[in-house]
Amino acid sequence: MFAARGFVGASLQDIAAAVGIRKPSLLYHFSTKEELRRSVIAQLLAHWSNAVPRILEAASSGEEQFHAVAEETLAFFSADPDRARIILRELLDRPDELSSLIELQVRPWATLMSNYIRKGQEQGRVHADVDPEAWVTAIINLVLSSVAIHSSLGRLAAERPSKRASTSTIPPRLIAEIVRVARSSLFVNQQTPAVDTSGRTE
Amino acid sequence: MFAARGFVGASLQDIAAAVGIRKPSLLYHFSTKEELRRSVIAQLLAHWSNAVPRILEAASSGEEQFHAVAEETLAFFSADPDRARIILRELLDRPDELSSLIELQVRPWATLMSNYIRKGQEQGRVHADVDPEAWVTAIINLVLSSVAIHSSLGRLAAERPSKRASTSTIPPRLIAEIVRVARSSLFVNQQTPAVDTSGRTE
DNA sequence: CCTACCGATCGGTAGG
DNA sequence: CCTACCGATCGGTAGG
Repeated sequence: MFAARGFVGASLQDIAAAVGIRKPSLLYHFSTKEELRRSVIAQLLAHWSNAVPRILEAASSGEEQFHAVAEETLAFFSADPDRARIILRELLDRPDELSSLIELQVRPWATLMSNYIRKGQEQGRVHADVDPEAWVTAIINLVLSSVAIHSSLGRLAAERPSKRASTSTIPPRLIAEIVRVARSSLFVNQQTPAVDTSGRTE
Repeated sequence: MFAARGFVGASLQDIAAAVGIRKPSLLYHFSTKEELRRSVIAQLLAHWSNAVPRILEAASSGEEQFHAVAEETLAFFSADPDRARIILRELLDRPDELSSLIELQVRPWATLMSNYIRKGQEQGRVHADVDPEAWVTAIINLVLSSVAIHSSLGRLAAERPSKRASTSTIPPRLIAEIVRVARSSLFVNQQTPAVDTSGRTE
């Protein structure tokens, strides 16, 4: 409900009703609305930023790493677009507080990825004019917003113009292009287009 | 105030105070809060989507067009990041209503751009595997979110870690990388790196 | 453009 | 986990 209506827009009344209890009962589990918020986003950021370093370790080659992180991250957010929406809303609502969380939870693996990119540049596999930190930031932005608002903006790339905005999953066509943009803006020579493009219509 | 706190988060009381009048006086100009919202976003979308076709006409060559649209769009949103924030919030808050507005205001020039891209593909200047509509959607997502949340996420690419999140303008380093990602994911051969990169630090 | 005021809903508490 | 209730604030109106 935070994802759909925002923090102030989602009342404790509504949230409690959705869980099947009354408002005071909800406030027994989370003594304040603010605490409920913290619980939600802490869980979210933790899940996300614990997954990334694990993937980075698992994969070996540069291209393989890119691939694994791209797949895993997009899978994580595609599985539930509300995850991206909540993060995006928090980023908009409380930039200062989120800055701290980003430093703690995101910065470490963002730096890790940046270093891999620099190594790739030395080896000539990655475009020399890539700005590693800025690239990582841009791609996070791209993935987050694409998943979060695909039901409205994403319909620009929809085959059949359905009247209702599908709130469900992001179309494979958009995912494929996001991965392509990320890869082609990074690597000098595109090797195997190993990412799943089965959903592509064109 | 809609940009900073969201529609429900920004009270008519606060808005009126910011303008220097009382709440009922504000409701004289906009008979309802909903009408104030419509007025704000209609003005915003109109400005943006009137500018794009004009630029597309003005520039002639493909590379020149890309360049002009990129510069103009980034300039428009960089001049006031709140513009991007409001649009992003509306996209999150009311996807269905925004879908209609997008069809009317954005679809026309998005199609225009997509056709230019297809022409570029026939001429071999644009990567063959670009999905035109999906690419336009992705880049809009990239620009909107990058400008909107640069004060929090964007600090991943900040040189000196200032404690406060600067709410002002987006750092040139991020802008340069956004333009580079957009261009290198589109064109086969990067010609003149004509976009301003004077602010780049590395 | 103002003062005064409305019912509704908000987050949260008392007390069981 | 509930009923009952609190003060504060919300969008909006009456009337000038």
